[in-house]
Amino acid sequence: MINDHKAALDRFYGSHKRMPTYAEMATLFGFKSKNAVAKVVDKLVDAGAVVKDHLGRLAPTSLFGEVKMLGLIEAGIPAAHEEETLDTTTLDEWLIRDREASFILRVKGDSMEEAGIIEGDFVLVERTEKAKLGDIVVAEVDGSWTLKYLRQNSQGYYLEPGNKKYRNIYPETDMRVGAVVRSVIRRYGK
Amino acid sequence: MINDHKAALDRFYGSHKRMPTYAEMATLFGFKSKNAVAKVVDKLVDAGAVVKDHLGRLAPTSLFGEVKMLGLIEAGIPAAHEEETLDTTTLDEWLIRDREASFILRVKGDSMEEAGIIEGDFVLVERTEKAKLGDIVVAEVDGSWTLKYLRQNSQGYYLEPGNKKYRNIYPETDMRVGAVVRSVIRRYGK
DNA sequence: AGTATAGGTGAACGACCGTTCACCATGCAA
DNA sequence: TTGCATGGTGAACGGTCGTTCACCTATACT
Repeated sequence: MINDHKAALDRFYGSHKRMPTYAEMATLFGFKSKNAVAKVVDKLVDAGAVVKDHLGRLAPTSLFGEVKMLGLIEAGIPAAHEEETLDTTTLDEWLIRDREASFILRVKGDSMEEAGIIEGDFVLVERTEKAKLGDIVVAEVDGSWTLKYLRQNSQGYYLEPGNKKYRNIYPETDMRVGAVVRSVIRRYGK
Repeated sequence: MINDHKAALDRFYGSHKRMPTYAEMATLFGFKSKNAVAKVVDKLVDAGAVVKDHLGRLAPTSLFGEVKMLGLIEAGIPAAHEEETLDTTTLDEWLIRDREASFILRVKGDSMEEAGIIEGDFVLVERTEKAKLGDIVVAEVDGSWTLKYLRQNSQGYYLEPGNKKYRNIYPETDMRVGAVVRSVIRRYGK
């Protein structure tokens, strides 16, 4: 019942990137009076489905547009009705530290296979100067870009692939670290 | 200059989940008059940084809260000033089909190693009845949950691990597919 | 039957919204 | 030096906001 209303708000927020006004909600819920909306909103606030600003305006709570975080695989999937008390987050907040500096690249080749990064995977990278040793970096060596571990020896920095089939890369002229890999994302299906 | 304003709006939207009012923007930008704000907003609209609703209200454009999608690794990282014409998306929109049915689980063990899913990875799963053969599923077999390929032979469904160290699992009593893996997500660093 | 109660309508309210106007200050170009 | 964009202030405007009031049903409970 009230879940329908919450779902409607969720959909509206998803497509408009803001909460509807009371007048819009009246249309949305099929009411002719804003008062009917106000009563529904009160219930939604009580239920914690939405919150109100310092001045009246609605804002989605953490329940909106978020994904539930569970424990280990072994714990399994909860039944639909026992989904209380789950931690939730948006993927963006969870994965992205510095939005302006972040990019997604698609991985080609098998040179990082043993690190669990395979052809077709996406990597979320962050353009930064502060790559640490051992990080997986997107680097430009002698004119072309690759994805490798950043290592260092007495000669200086070099790149190590995550696949024994390939050799380490010692830069001939110069090497530039463009970005550090923060996450790997693999999509299945379509 | 105007990028500062855009960034301020981005921050506000990120924390409040809505666009600020003109009065709030005046404070935000350090103006004393809403008119100064209106002029800035006009420029932002012209620049495509925000859009206006059917009635005045601001909404973030696709440029807000999104991540740039690039091509293959080999293409490398673009310089900061040549970031035009990139496809962008939010991770949530990109990865999540059915939000209500989606969960994130943490992977334990190495039984899907050859599928590029290693211990500590997260899987974004979707609770569904329509698992297809070959999908990686979260299934309950004889009381405990595992992550495996869904297969079928003349005896019926069974599970196949993505690691030759382990054997196929033929359910003794019953097997229940709880969810299908839609994405794998691996995070580096803290 | 009588009567709370929940859920809806319709109209009115003050407050604040986004917009606009007149005006002022600065800096650059003619 | 004059002229004129540019970028700001402050005040005013109608419109819509969220809220509230009185009132009208149904349904459920004595």
